[in-house]
Amino acid sequence: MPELPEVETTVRNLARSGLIGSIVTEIEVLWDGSIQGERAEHFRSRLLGRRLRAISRRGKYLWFQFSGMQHLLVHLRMSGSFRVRGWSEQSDPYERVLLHFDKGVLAFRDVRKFGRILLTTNPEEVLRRLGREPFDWELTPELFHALLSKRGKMVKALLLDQTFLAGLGNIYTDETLYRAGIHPKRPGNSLLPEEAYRLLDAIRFVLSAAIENGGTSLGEGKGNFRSHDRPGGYQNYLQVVQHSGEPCPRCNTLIERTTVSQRSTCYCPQCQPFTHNPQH
DNA sequence: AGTGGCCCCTGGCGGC
DNA sequence: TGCCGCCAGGGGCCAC
Repeated sequence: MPELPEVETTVRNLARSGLIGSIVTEIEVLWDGSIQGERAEHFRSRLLGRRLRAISRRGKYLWFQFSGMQHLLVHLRMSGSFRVRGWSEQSDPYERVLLHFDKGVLAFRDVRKFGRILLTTNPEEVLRRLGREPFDWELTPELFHALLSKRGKMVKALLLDQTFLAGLGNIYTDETLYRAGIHPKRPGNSLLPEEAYRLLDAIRFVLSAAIENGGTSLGEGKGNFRSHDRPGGYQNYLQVVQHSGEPCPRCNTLIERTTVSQRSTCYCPQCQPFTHNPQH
């Protein structure tokens, strides 16, 4: 499931694809539902002939900047991915939107059709709703603790809330809370400063490691994450996700599975006690 | 402010 | 072999 590391991996691969600087020569919308806020034909006419200037990321959004003040925001949601291929190369049945460039085709594929593409002249309208980037240098440990201490929500729900912090999804919240030794149901405002500091460290550590490994690709299914057809490698480093019922790598207690915010949640009841955890 | 429910959508999987 | 029903999951929206 694309979270920050998978989106970042996608951006890095796209940046190396050679498309930046070239012009959109044709657009095929194969599934209208992928286009947000306007009809496919209108989308097509606005983007046709534009030059791709830059590709970046904000939270879980991919951000394509085109000439003429056109910005394409793409949210991959559950199963979206990109692939760059030659015009004559085999298409696949899950391609939803195709942007043709002189150098090849940028294909948005999305098995579950949850992904969304928004063309806008004012990307901030969407992006300003997002919380801070986890690697934002202005997000100090002290600030992170202050933000947490204002909220009574369960800490996992906060980490999943994109307006609180941008980029974490179900996999990395669990891995992060495990690394920090914090129970997912602890209210945000119950975390002591040292715990908040530990949590921010864990977020950065886990996300960095995941990015270095090209993200996480679970299973072999058609909807699982691939950037440019390449699976990531971080699934080999998961500590609790996908390991419920197995012994904790640190203390051998069996990993438990519960539900937080309608999300399946894995944690170690020994390493992540519900009470304040000073020893970690 | 917080929680919970529903919806979108499809492949995968367990059960029979 | 094959059909059926259920599940996962990000985020938007709504009710309480």
